[in-house]
Amino acid sequence: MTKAQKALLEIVLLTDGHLSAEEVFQLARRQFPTIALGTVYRNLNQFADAKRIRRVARAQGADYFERNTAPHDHAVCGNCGRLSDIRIPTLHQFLTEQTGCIILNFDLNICYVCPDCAQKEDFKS
Amino acid sequence: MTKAQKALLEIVLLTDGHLSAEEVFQLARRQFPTIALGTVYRNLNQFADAKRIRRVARAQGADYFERNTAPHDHAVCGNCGRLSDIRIPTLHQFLTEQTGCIILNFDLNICYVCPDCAQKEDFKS
DNA sequence: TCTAAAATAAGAACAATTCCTATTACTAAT
DNA sequence: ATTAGTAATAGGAATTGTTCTTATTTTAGA
Repeated sequence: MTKAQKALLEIVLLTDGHLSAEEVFQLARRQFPTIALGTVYRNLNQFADAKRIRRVARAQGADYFERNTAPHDHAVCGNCGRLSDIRIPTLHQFLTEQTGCIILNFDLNICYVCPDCAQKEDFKS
Repeated sequence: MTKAQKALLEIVLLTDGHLSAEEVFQLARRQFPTIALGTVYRNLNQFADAKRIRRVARAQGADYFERNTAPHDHAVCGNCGRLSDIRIPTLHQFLTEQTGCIILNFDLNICYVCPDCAQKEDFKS
């Protein structure tokens, strides 16, 4: 593993959140001013293939990379726009029961009112 | 509404499935050989805004358009690759209960073994 | 039929990502 | 240390899906 690769992996592992390839690229540039965006993609993809990080493809906008490889879903707050991890351990079983099919995997994207915003403002439930 | 617009809307409304903009474009060309892809996008987007059809954004590949505007989710078979609509009416409530949050909307993409494939082949449950 | 407004074709622009290639950096064995 | 072979890289071209721009055409209304 080269120094650049180690740096790229660390950027994701040390970040508590979701980074686009472009964001990783900007951070990596501080240490490696000549690094190319293609290098970022290539290496992040390799780390994702090796399950050391997770790449999340999105319907809108750039994919992001995150250190949390445990199965979980994502929710974006319709009010403040912040993206959070959420975990619904029983969802897989629920889907199996409801569909009566073998669920290989799934991808859920929720748009919700996050707890912070729900507290600050009044929303109809 | 122009003739081209009517034709575009009909292509989606008369199709029982999921069409990419490119597919609509190819079908529309039969009647309107000079129609442009931009025209297809512009009009399909307008129909989607007016809730006459539905546009579904996807993490991978092109978005698709469908006539079914009722809330439902999508499942792609991991075996044969076919895309189907599925409906899980209780899912919204389930997510609300599990998260304790106000769910504005959500988007679920399932990869499963479709009933046809499950019948034909042996899969571990 | 004339005119203003709306829709169009064609292609440029765009964003996100992958691919290509010549160059550079590591890695061992000498 | 030198060198040969392999892996990684920078830089940019290519790709895909989509939107935007603009000059032209179509449509609908007075």
